[in-house]
Amino acid sequence: MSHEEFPTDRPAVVTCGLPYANGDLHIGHLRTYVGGDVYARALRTLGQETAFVSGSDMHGTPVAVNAEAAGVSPESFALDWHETYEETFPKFRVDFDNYGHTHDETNVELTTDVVRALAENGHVYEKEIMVAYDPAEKQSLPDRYVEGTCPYCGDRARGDECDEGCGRHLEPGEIEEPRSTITGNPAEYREQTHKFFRVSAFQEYLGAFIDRLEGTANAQNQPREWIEGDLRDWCITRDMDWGIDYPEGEKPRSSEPEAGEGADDLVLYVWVDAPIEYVSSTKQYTERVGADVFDWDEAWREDGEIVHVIGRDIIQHHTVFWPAMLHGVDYEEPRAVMASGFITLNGQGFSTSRNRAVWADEYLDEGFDPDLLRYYLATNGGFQQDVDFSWERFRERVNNELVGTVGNFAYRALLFAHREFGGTPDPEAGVSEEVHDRIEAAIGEFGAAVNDYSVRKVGDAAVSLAAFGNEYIQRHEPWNLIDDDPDRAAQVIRDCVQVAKAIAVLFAPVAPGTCERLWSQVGGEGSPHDVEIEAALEPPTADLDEPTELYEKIPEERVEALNAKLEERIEAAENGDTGDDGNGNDTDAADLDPIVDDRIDFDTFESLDIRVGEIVTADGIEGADKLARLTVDLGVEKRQIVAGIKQLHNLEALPGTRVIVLANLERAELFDVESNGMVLAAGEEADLLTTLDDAVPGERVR
RNA sequence: AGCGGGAUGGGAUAGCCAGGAGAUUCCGCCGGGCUCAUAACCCGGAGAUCGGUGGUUCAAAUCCACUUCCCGCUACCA
Repeated sequence: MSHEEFPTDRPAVVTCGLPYANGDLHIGHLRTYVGGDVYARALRTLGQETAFVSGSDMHGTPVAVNAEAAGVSPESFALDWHETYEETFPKFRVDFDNYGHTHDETNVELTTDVVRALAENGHVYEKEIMVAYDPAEKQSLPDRYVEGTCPYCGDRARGDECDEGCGRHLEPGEIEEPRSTITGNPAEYREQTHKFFRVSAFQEYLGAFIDRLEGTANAQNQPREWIEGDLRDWCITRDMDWGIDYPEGEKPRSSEPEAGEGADDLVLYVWVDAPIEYVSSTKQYTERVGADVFDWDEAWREDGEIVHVIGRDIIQHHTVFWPAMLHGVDYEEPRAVMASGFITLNGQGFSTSRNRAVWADEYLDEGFDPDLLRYYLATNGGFQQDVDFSWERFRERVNNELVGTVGNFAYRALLFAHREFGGTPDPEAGVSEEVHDRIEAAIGEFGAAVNDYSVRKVGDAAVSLAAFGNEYIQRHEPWNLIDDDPDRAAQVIRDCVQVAKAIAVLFAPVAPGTCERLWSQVGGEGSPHDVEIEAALEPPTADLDEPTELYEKIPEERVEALNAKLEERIEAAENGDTGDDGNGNDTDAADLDPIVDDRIDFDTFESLDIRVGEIVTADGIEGADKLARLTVDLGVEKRQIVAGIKQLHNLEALPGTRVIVLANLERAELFDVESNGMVLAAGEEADLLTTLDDAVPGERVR
């Protein structure tokens, strides 16, 4: 940890995790982008030369799959989203110096160069592996697009892990009875040669790197598990069409001769070209403004200060895989990784597919100033903390802190100055020592916040300065002094205008729009983003126009209306999950598995002995997270059945509930508890099946 | 299961890395003041043995050990 404090005389690059070109943005995403934007602006205010870049992540299987479903090419599908993002960010005043995408020429070239260099440096090798393949669709099934049965515990397993059963890591080819999660088709295994990045060789380097890494605690600590444990080499190629080609004259060929349709082309795994977009985007910035303004080559290959702002779900990529890649081609390593927490709604995560979210567009359509949301997202809780979003809290913070503290102070001070003095009284006379010291203290807090990677503290520095301003003006009561002691009144008002000017500078990273207005109200030229932090103490202009109010209060009725909308949505989303009343079917059709093609004959159906049962007792199984032990009355006998519903249902309320039971399922033992049958339930939330009328326990279902 | 993050007055949040007077800020509650300002602002008050237990120390919210409970991650959801 021997990094020099910001500002340094090196070029800094602040990046934001690439949004995946596959869906709308919601305020959870925005938290990361606003955080990055605030941080980049704050660095600049400190005088740090900074480039703020990002781009859209265009590749990967989900894009390819969804594009096909939409009947368009992956490129135009992804480009559509890319354009949406490109338009959306500026609406929130998230102003990237460059916003590219991973499929543009710069990135394709640079990625090719980097991978080639990695290979030349001996960090890449070939290996034959088994990959799942869907013969009906003539499509490879990488990663999570295959599911089947775990060979160890017999439970359902997805991708390379038995995620529901024993949790064991599975090598490619190990999953039994593989099926495509896209089509449900049975899959088969084929042998293929793939490229691997020798991450394991970087273990020692990464161990030292993680000790140097700054940023949020989660980003510094979580990767230790991987780095200090067994580092697996990464398979960096995928057998599909959409992506950046693996850069070699002779590409590894699929061993399947009749694969056809170009399926033998290997492309790079998205996580290879995605982070390289950070570099490419910086390069495009340099190409646009010239290396004398910002030199991408110096920043990335000599002595840049690289700060990655990401969601905490991609910490591994940015602290293990990516630094290893950079080191493998002699690029600069990241100085810091800031990993944001997630935002929840009523305590539950956002779910894009279920429309359980507050969308970016939706917020704008409500007519709110983006600065309000920026302030909320930047200062509500620590950056790495998960926070719950509520309109009520939004209103509270806006009304009390933005309107009451910041806006009110600026308005009352400037209005008074304008009315009584036509602006700043005798600006060159200077501010009082107390105010000078207080502003310096705020500047100090601001700098400390940046070095602490805390966007919340950046915002707090300005807001607490405004609180001081309110207290100061109140303490000196210039409205009483104005007649008796006009000189004293002038001093107080001069002080207050100075504080307002300092707020315009210090608060600009968080609230860029309103601070531009405040800046011009105190007579500033241009924008507060173009000045450095010292401007906070430079005397304001003498002549000031009548100020306008910076923020508007949000009335309570507004919150009620917003909540009503949100509640409605959440309710619909939850009903979509549990189907309690059978009409809340809001689940996105694209989310559902298609009907399995394989038909069974009637005899096969007849062999299932499905019965009506009634739950007699329900208890959680000690030591198991999800399992509950049920006693179910099947009329002819009572059965003990284990079901994975512990967290999803209130067990105490279950006795008396009628359920549908598959009675002739083979016995199984889960957590040392015998399960004799299976209680049927629908969906991820285990919505229990029951009967509409009063069928008697023991009756057969047919 | 392993790992990461968290638990602080009624609610929400800071402080913890660099231990130190009866713990921050916002909301809510009680009382007072002021009126330049957006029914705002200012002052004062009640209210927390900082999840629990044990340890280190002259001193622990802070460091250590154990423990309980939340949230999340475990390689394509920010």
